[in-house]
Amino acid sequence: MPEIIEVEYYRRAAEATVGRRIVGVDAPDDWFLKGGVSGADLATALVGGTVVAVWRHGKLLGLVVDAGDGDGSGRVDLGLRFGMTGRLVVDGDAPIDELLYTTTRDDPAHHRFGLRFDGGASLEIVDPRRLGGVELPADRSRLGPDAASLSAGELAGALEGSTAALKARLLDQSRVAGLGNLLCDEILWRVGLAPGREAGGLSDHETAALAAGVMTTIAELAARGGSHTGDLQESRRPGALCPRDGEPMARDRIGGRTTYWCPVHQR
DNA sequence: CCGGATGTTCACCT
DNA sequence: GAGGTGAACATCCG
Repeated sequence: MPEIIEVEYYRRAAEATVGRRIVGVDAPDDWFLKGGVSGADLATALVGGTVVAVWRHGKLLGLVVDAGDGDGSGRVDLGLRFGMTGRLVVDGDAPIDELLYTTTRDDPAHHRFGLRFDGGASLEIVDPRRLGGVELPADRSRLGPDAASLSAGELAGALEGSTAALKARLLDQSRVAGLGNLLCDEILWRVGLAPGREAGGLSDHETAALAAGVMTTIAELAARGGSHTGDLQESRRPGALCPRDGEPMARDRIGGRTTYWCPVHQR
């Protein structure tokens, strides 16, 4: 399910593991391990270590694990990605998602990765489609500025000089980290910008409005309960009318993703 | 049965 | 190099 909002929920849930000592790593699926690490590598690096911090950058969740050798040199960042269908389960509780995936949510075959902690607690990723993954170390090098705290200046830098479609650029995680398909459509609809506009062609005023829209939309939908709680959500289907002005919504393919937008008020 | 889905990466074009 | 497209991953849903 995750876009930036859901991964932030996951980060909060993962906070419960801070201070815990790792006693086991479950990595039943080599496909899920990215960057050439093996399950044995992960066990060597993580078992015996303690989670000392949790962070999120875009859709990437990081666990800082201290090997406990006293000087901090054994500190590593474990990176967790969730793809479209990955869910984080901490101590047997999924913080969200029961509403959308009501079936097979406990299928053991979908268990792709787990950490076991001293005292029986656990953190695991359940991901039916295996679109997520685990990496060590977490690689933030290809991520742009985080969308949840995006400044107008950062956004201007992300869009500058690009002839690509605005939405395609916003979906590019190396330019802005965290926005997914639903959130992008919602933001552009709220701000009144057409998704196919040339990314580098926005005025300063439009860029500032878009940056503000990115942050306020994320904050508002996060408070409501997720990326799927947008005002546009029910109109993301063929034949729907724009909730703002009642005009027919357009459906296009932009940035490789199905895009719903209102040709009347999004210009 | 078919198409599409909150994601990412890669090969292959233009 | 930039940008676009389609495939792949595997499952569920309409």
